[in-house]
Amino acid sequence: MYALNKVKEYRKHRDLTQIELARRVGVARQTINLIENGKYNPSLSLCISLAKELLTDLNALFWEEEDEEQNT
Amino acid sequence: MYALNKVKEYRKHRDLTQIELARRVGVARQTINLIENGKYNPSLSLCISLAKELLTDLNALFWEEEDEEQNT
DNA sequence: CAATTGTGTCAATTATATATGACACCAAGT
DNA sequence: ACTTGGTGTCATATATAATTGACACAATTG
Repeated sequence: MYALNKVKEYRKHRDLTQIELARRVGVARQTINLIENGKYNPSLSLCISLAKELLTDLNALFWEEEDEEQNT
Repeated sequence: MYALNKVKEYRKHRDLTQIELARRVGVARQTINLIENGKYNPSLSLCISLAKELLTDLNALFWEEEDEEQNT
C-alpha cells in the first residue's frame, strides 16, 4: 500500500469515470483504479497529468502535511 | 527529457551532495543525478521522499504553474 | 428479467524506473 | 604531481509501473 491520495475525490467532483479520466491522461483504466486505491506508486509525469486534468496541483492530490516546517 | 524540477537547487541550498541525498532517500546516486538533469520520471513515492528530505513539498520541487485555474 | 455502466481485481506481458559497477572529468587540497 | 570528492554518463541487470484482456459484482435502466 502506498500513500493515500485524493484522485477519486477530485475525479468525482469533476464528474468523470475512471474510464474517462484514464482516456484523458492516456493510461489504462486499471492504472487509475490502482492509484485511487493506493495499490501503487505512479510516475511523476502521470501525477502531473492527473493534476492538470483535474484542475488542481500535486500537493492537493498527493501531499499530506506532517508538521509545518519552514525554510528560508 | 522530462519536466524540469528544482531538486538540485534545493539540494544545494541544504548543502547536500548527490551521494548524501541519495543515501538519505534510499536510492542510488545515479538516480538523483538523472532526476536533477531531467533525464527521467521518478516515482511519486521518491518525489515525496525528496520533498521531505529537502524540507519542502511536491509543488515546490516539481510543479510549474501554467495559467491560474480555479475550481469550486 | 435482460442489458448496460462503473468499478474492483486477476494473470500475463511490455516498458521503464532504479540498482550496480565502472570510467572520465574537473576542481581543491597536500 | 598526486590524491580525493563531487559530478556526468555508460552498459547491464532487476524491480515494478503500466498495458491488455478478461471476469465478477452492484446498481441502474428498458
